Amino acid sequence: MSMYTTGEIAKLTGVSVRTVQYYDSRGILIPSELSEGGRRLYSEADVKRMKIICFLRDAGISINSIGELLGEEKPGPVITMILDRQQSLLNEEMQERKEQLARIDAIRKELHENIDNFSFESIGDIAYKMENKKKMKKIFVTMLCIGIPLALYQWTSLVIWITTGIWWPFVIWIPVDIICSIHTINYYYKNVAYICPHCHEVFVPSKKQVMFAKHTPTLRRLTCTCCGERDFCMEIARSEKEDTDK
Amino acid sequence: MSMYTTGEIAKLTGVSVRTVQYYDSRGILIPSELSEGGRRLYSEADVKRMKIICFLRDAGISINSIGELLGEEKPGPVITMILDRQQSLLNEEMQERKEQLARIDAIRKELHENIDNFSFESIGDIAYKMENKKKMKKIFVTMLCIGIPLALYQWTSLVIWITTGIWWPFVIWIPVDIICSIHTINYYYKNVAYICPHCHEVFVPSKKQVMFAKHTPTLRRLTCTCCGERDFCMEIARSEKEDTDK
DNA sequence: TTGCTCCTCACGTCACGTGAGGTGGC
DNA sequence: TTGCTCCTCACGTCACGTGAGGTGGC
Repeated sequence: MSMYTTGEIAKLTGVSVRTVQYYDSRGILIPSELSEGGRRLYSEADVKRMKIICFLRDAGISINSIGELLGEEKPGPVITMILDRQQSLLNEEMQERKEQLARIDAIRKELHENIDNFSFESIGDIAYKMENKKKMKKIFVTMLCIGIPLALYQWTSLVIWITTGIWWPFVIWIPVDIICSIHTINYYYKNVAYICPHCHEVFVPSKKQVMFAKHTPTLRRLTCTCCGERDFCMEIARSEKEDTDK
Repeated sequence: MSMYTTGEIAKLTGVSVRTVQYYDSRGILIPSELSEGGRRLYSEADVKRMKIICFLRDAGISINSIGELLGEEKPGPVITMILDRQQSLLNEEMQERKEQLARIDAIRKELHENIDNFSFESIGDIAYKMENKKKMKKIFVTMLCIGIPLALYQWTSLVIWITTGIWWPFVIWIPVDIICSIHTINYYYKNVAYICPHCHEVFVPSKKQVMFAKHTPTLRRLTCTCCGERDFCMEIARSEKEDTDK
């Protein structure tokens, strides 16, 4: 029966000699024989086992898990659990890399836009903007989740009124709708603040001003409570700091 | 001037106290003051610096690189290099996770198909099949890279002949085409082997048999050189072992 | 005085890589 | 005898986490 040395099994399975020794020390691939001089000798079955180990390792499964797996005589349930865990781990890691790439793109964009006077503070600004974008997205998603069902009900009941003459679903909805709208506007107002382009301070204007000011999706024409200037101010998510400032 | 303790700057930037201490020991965020009792005291500027460090860290950039970056007075060229490196690293890691997920799916599929008698050997088989699939893909890609230009030239010259009457581009191409085809067939023959469904041995049939046998994209009707049975055999990529067996 | 926070070692993580210094086997 | 392979320590990697044992500051 032909036996393989450490170097031979390493070459056969595409790993380093050190890796073979390490798997012995970790107890997941113990050589089936030792020579008189104390050298590891691996059988054909050991080579197969090694290939299985390498495949699992190349799926990102840890040596500990591989050890558990190879220890079972009925691998079914354990392997299912390990695969589930590994899959969700890998998906999380993919998501993480995606976000990291987004950050890198953001820095690169900033670097490209003002190539001459790029400084570390710019990175701080990027971090702030990205964080803010995330929070604003959350606020808008919350508002849409409330607003869309409301609007749907309103239109449906209106269509029912027009087509069938049944008027009461629309009419009894009116006060409910008004109350919900007021709450939504309040929610929105309580979660935003503005940056004055003149004094760079973050401020919270009065609710009346916010509601009736001229605006674009991200800018609103307001009077700064800090310097008194009136201009288009960038809308940002309100942090705890501005809340307590009030 | 208000100063922050270790715990305060940690809370402000969402990291652990230990991390703040570690960044001091690594020299990327040294507190601007120390109290008489030896406690770290951080300024407002330190907080900003910490936020920048956290942003870069969350882009997956190493502490060493961040240190290099913050040490430069003109960050432009260094940051470009680091971002490039980090981006390609992240892309590689994404690719790696994708392949790992493919391996997990392959095991799961096998597990699902024969849920009762799943064993570790099955994993070895999967590894073998996946490796084989990769190699076969490579062989087919190589063949297409040669075949498509050849076919394109042939058709173009034929169309030229028919439409303009210029016959020589087509005719002088014939011997070249024949030589290339023979080489392609030889390449294909030299890179495949077959598994007999009866004795499970890998064998290399004669070239004549391969060329004229009935076949599907992955199966070919051949006589096993080992047990003599004639049946549809699975086509696989030939390894060095079968080469030397010859 | 009592909690709470902070301090500095120092070990552990994970899967090996990389020497050092010594030996087996052709 | 000479290369080559293999052996066992033992340290290093990376960004911290987790105690242990002691102290500052309200």
